[in-house]
Order: sequence, then C-alpha cells, then structure tokens
Amino acid sequence: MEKYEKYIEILKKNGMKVTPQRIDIMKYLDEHRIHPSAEKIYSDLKEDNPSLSKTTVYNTLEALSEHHIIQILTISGSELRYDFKTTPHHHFMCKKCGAIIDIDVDCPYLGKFMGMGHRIDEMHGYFKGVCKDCLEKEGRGENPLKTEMNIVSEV
Amino acid sequence: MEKYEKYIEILKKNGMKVTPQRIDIMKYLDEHRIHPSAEKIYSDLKEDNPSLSKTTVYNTLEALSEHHIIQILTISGSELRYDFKTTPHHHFMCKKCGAIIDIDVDCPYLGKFMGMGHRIDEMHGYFKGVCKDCLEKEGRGENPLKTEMNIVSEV
DNA sequence: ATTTTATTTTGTAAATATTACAATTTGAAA
DNA sequence: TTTCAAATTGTAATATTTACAAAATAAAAT
Repeated sequence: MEKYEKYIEILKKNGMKVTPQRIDIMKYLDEHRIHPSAEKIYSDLKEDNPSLSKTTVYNTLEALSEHHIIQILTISGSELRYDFKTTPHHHFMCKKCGAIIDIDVDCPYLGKFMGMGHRIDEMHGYFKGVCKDCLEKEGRGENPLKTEMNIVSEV
Repeated sequence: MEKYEKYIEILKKNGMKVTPQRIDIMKYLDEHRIHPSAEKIYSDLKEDNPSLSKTTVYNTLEALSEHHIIQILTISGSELRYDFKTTPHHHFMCKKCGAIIDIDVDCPYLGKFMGMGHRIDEMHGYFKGVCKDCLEKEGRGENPLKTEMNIVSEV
C-alpha cells in the first residue's frame, strides 16, 4: 500500500477522488512506458481485477488527461495511445511493429506560434517509419520523404 | 476539362488508373486545403456525383497516400484528415472548432534521430490549442462547446 | 472499333474504437 | 454513521474504417 502514495497524492492534488481503479491505471501507465492503448490497459489490468469495466478505463484516462496528469497521443491514427509523461518530448512510431519510442528534444517553434494569436496547449512531434529491429529483418528499403527533408536528414 | 490534366498526369506518373472518382477527390483536396476528413470529402462530392460510394473515397485516399500523393494527418484523434501537400510542414488544430492550420517550418531534429538507425518516412509536427477566432468569441461568451467544424484559414 | 482482362467502383455488412446512459456502488464530507 | 455527489459498471449506441463480392469500367490487346 505504500507504493500507491505517489498516485494518491497526485489525485488529491488535482481535486480528484481516490479510487482503486484510478490508482491501478496510473500505476500501470507509470510502470509501462510503452504508450499503451486503452484496450491494452484494460485487458492487462482485468487479469488482477476482473470486475474492471472498459468504460472506467476510458473515463479515467479522460479525467487524467483533463487534469494534465497524462498525455494523449494521436500518433497511431487507429487508436489513441496514453503517456504518463507530460513534459514535452517527441515520439517515433514503427509502422511495422507498432512500437512507439520516446525522443527527447525541445521544439524551438512553440514560442514562435504564440505570436500568431492562438493559444497553444499541446505540442506533438511524431516521426514514423521502420525501426532498427524491423529493418534488420527486412532490409532498409527506400526513404519516401520528399527532398527538403532529406537534405535536413543527412546531418 | 483542361483543369483535370494536372491530376491525370499525377495518376499516370504513379502508374495508377485514371478514373473520374480519383480525379474528383484529388481536385477536391487540391482546392480545399482545410485538411478534410473522409466524411467531408464524401458528403461534399456526393452532391455532384450521387452514385459516389464512401468505400471509393476510402480506397482512393488509401491509394493516393501509398503513392505519397497525399498525406494522412492523425492530429484529430477521432478521424483521419487528408492533406494534398506532402512536403514537410507543421499543423495547428483548434480544439474548439476543429480547424487545422498549416505552419511552414522545418524540423531540425529529423537528422539527429535518423542517426539512431531507424528509417524515417514521415514527420508530423502538431500543435493544439484554441485559435484566435475562438478566443475572441470565448471572450464575448459566445462560444458553445459543441461547434461544427468551420472553414480553416491558411498560413 | 471490339474484345478482353485486370482493376476499380459500389453497396452492404462487419470490425474496431469510443461514447452515452442509467443503475449500482463507493469515497469522503458532514 | 449518515449522506450525497461522484465513480464504476454493463449494456447499448455511435462513429470511423475495413472486408467482401458483384457490377462496372479503364486501358491494353486484338
């Protein structure tokens, strides 16, 4: 029960009720930094808590993201992914195996956009391609990115 | 009818069969740079071509993106958006009205990440927040939470 | 111009992800 | 301990996208 203090504290600090389900989901996201989908969170947690409802998973993820405790990633396009880390960083997704890798960089353009009059709440930097492991199995192939980008990428 | 030459040329160059539906969809995307959803493309084109099938829209968008003639945006999270422009650029999405605005910047991190051995095919820079127009309405207390996606401005 | 053939289009049905809703349960304040 | 707003649960509904097979068609071959 000591291990849960961290999540209880976060919930209380955000004025959210403390429930076992919320603690479980936060703990899962904290300890499984693979940017899981709601389905994966649900099916994994369901093993130890068979009464868990999928709606609870969705409700909880929604509540946590509204309080900026977690971050929603739209990188996949077919399902949302969830990230316990909310400080700005980029992601790379392998289109072969679906893995999502963290990339720690700071985006220099954030401030630039503020001057345009819009309010910026989120920043997402996504790269997609084929990861090193998948490349070794199938060969490197060709990079379909257009010209300007390839120049930048030769660095 | 001269206007279609551009799209016929692109299709032929990519070894794709030329069909009226494909021309219509490419023309629509080219002339409506609001990053529309499949549903919007379908319902708008359906007016002049009532026999158009939604499956054709999805099939065509899939084929066009496989040939890198168009780009798929995952920015929304609830639906895919399509962009006729395939050269790298960023996007800003207003969470109030759903508008997606182009932002022309080069990402300086692509090269850095390619050094790690992965193959990078796509780059997506997404910013999210509330656009200038919605902020002004919000200030006057006139912004209902549920708004229809309105037309997007371009930068 | 006609025939042929592989591809595309179309409509329906299915799959997948997410949300709505109402009844029950529960956390935490009184 | 009581109270009550909020959370959980299961089911149903919605939304987006994909699967599939029959009909139509673009483009190549004749």
